[in-house]
Amino acid sequence: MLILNAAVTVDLLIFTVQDGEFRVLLIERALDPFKGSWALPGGFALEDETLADAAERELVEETGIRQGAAHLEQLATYGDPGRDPRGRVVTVAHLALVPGLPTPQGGSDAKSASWIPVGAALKKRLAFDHRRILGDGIERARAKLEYSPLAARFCEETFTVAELRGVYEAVWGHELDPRNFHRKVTTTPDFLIPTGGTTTRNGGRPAQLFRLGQVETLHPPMLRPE
Amino acid sequence: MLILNAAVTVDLLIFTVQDGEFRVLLIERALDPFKGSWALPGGFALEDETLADAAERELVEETGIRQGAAHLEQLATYGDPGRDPRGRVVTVAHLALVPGLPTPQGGSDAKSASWIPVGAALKKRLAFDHRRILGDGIERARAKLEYSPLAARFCEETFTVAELRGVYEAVWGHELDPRNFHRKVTTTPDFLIPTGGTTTRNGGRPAQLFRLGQVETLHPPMLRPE
DNA sequence: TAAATAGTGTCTCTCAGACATTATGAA
DNA sequence: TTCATAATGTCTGAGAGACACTATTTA
Repeated sequence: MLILNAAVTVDLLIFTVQDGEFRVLLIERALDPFKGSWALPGGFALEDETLADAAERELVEETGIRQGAAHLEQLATYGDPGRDPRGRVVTVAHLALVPGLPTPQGGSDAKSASWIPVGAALKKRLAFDHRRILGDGIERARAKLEYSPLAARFCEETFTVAELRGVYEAVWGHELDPRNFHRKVTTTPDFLIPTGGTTTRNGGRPAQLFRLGQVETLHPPMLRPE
Repeated sequence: MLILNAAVTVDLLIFTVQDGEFRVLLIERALDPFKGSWALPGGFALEDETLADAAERELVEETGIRQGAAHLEQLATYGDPGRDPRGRVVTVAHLALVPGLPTPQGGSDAKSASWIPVGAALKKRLAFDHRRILGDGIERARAKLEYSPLAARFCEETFTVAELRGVYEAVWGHELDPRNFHRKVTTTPDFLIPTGGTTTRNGGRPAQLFRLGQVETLHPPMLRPE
């Protein structure tokens, strides 16, 4: 006989880069416990759903983003006995990277949602152990930009080298040399694919537009300054 | 009201390097489901225990290793609805790295345990989704040796450069150039601390003994061949 | 002595950091 | 023309791969 000993939930760290800032989607809780506090969006895993499916469902509910448009991966699982006053709740935290302003936001229920810069989010009083989860997620996201092409998931379908650089600078909180950055990303095989088009949306000389190539891992990695 | 919707367990990937081979501890299941199949050691998380504590408890039960002597970290969580025929079982897999031959093995219960080379383990019919978990754990362990000093956790308290190289070769399944390896590990700051002692336990010229330094991350990382 | 393993040195190539210069659009 | 941004080029130093050589033990 199987004894159900926990409630399993899925929480989401939905990150974006907007106005040059690395931001996370937080909701204001409408219900107890932690009513009125900021928290990560999330919910219970349904009976016939994988953890990844539950995370994807929450992501769509929360952002309205279309299936598969965002990067979604499991981050870690948090299950300390005292983390939820209601009892043993084990939450599987997921990381989502979405392009800037996917849709204004607003969950299906009455709670309000906001894109908060991660530095400010860490200073808020967050519900449950969400501050710890957020800290872990920020570090994971920063690390992933080093060896994966995921920075492009913060951009639109096509983007310029400078826009991609802006993502790295926002997430890492560091200025990068535009010339070295350009050389690095354009010489890494299969990272960026030129579309042939150009844009002047950022002013100045027209910039080439790229789309994300099919690399999985960057060899050698991008290097975080410092 | 809180609805308990799952059984939460902790499974362990206990890795070691023994006789120059990268091995994992598997047990032969004495009970259904999957009676007679090989499986990862694990068990239910107790009511007042963190996930890390549950993993540590299982590790001690399984290997008899003393608290804190091994490296233990969370790997990932597996919760597909059909993964356990008994119902919704969500398992939080953990990775443990222990020195060769920690103690012969033998769990507290009657099931037999063996150190199986990872290649052979992947070819066995494993219970549940343990083959997938094992694959993920092997990749995590291989990746971690690149940027962390964890290879030393497979060695005794003090070890030689050649012994450390043997760990990398076993885990990565690749020969490494002894001279370049020596230069790399001895010039990475705070990686290896000379004890002053030497040993001839591997024959030939006496080799310096080192203990693990206090680095957390290797900059630049060790590079996996290929 | 030879065999075995440990440890040092050298050369080359890749690549990151620093920074100058040229290119191409809009106001 | 001026300004803003994009793109290319050059120099240097750190460090990895390849491989020759020297050192210190046991048999």
